[in-house]
Amino acid sequence: MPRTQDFDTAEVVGRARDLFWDKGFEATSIPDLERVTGLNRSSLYNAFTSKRGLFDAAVHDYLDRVVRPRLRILTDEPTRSDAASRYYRSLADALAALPDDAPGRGCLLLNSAAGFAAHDDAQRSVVESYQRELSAALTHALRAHDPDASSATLQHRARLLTSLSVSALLLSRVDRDEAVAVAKTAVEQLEEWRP
Amino acid sequence: MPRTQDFDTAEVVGRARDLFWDKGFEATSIPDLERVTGLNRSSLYNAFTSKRGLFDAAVHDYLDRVVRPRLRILTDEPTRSDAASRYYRSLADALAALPDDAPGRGCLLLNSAAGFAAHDDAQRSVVESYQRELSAALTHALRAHDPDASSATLQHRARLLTSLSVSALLLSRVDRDEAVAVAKTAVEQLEEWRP
DNA sequence: TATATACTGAAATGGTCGTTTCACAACCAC
DNA sequence: GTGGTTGTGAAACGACCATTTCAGTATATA
Repeated sequence: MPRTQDFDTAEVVGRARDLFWDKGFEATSIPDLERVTGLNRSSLYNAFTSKRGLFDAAVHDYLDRVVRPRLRILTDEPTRSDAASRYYRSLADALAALPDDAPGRGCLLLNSAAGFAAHDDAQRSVVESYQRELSAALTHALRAHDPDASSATLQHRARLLTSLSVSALLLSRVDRDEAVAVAKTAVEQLEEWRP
Repeated sequence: MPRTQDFDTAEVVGRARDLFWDKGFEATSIPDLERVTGLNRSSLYNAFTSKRGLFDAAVHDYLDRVVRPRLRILTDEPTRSDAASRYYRSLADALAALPDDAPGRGCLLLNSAAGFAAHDDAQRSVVESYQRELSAALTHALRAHDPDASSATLQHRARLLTSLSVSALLLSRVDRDEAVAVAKTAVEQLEEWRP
């Protein structure tokens, strides 16, 4: 009976995600979102109920289509002993390849952590669980890297590596070369930890 | 001849700085600034010419009264061999002591890096030079910590420690306990590097 | 005390924000 | 084809934004 929606939801969310990623939640306006999605605001509100609803969809999309595919280098079974190295090499490559003013620099979730997530419980818990997921994946890969390491050692190393990841992503927004160097520092450090 | 200004500029800037620190540049409104400073907008505009002018003054104040005093643990002569450890212990203590919703969590400059600094050359270069200053101070302290380390080793370690600092500050906005743990990870790592 | 100067308060400006409204166009089932 | 339903476009909503204006007030010199 009804008329059918004539846009691809996944593509609309993806374009909105890239804009939020680049500019943050508050600095992204509805006219901006209309422009990048090609949709009128009434369609956006009809599909996502609010700007925040679209942002939440974008965050979900970011986790599914950006974060988790990257983490699979760390978690794919059987886990290679060089999984962590490969992860940081691919991160360094990705950071180096990104043009200076391209969207998709840094991390959508970390950016929100530095911004409104500190005052928004829902977003804060999304960021927390992202942090835990990254940390768990790194711990998993570190265990493959050095099966004899104690769990205290693994936790220590995971915190170090997670921090290098966080720092590289954040720095990539202002100083790409330093961000790449930080990602490579993780690779060097993994060499030192090689059993 | 003229009537004299009847507010303390340093105190006004300090209060504005704490608000920008907590909420970011864009999310802080002029009415907000009027409230925390106790000044009418005409006085603010008269003294700082624009919201951005006040923000720039706040950034300058942040560097002078927050960042550099903290860095003096690392740079004071004669440099103690445990300067870096002391820095991270004091960072961990400061993060642990801060109430959950207090202003002053995280770092004003890193927050801006995750936000508008990526699109604002002036702010970007402020963040870059902050990063360099922190990195240089850490390298200095690391040299005192291990005088025989090569400069490549020092650079590697400085990048690691800088990243732990960046990560701890950013995380402190969403997960204080994990932020404290990250700062303590730096202390542990320095133990491992003890010659 | 007179006066020039600078600070201050209140109100207004023009613009943009997120959201809502409503008429109309498009479609599927019948 | 027709009816009923839903997506879409354009316009309007009130709220808030950063900034400006301007009249009035306080003061330090002369």
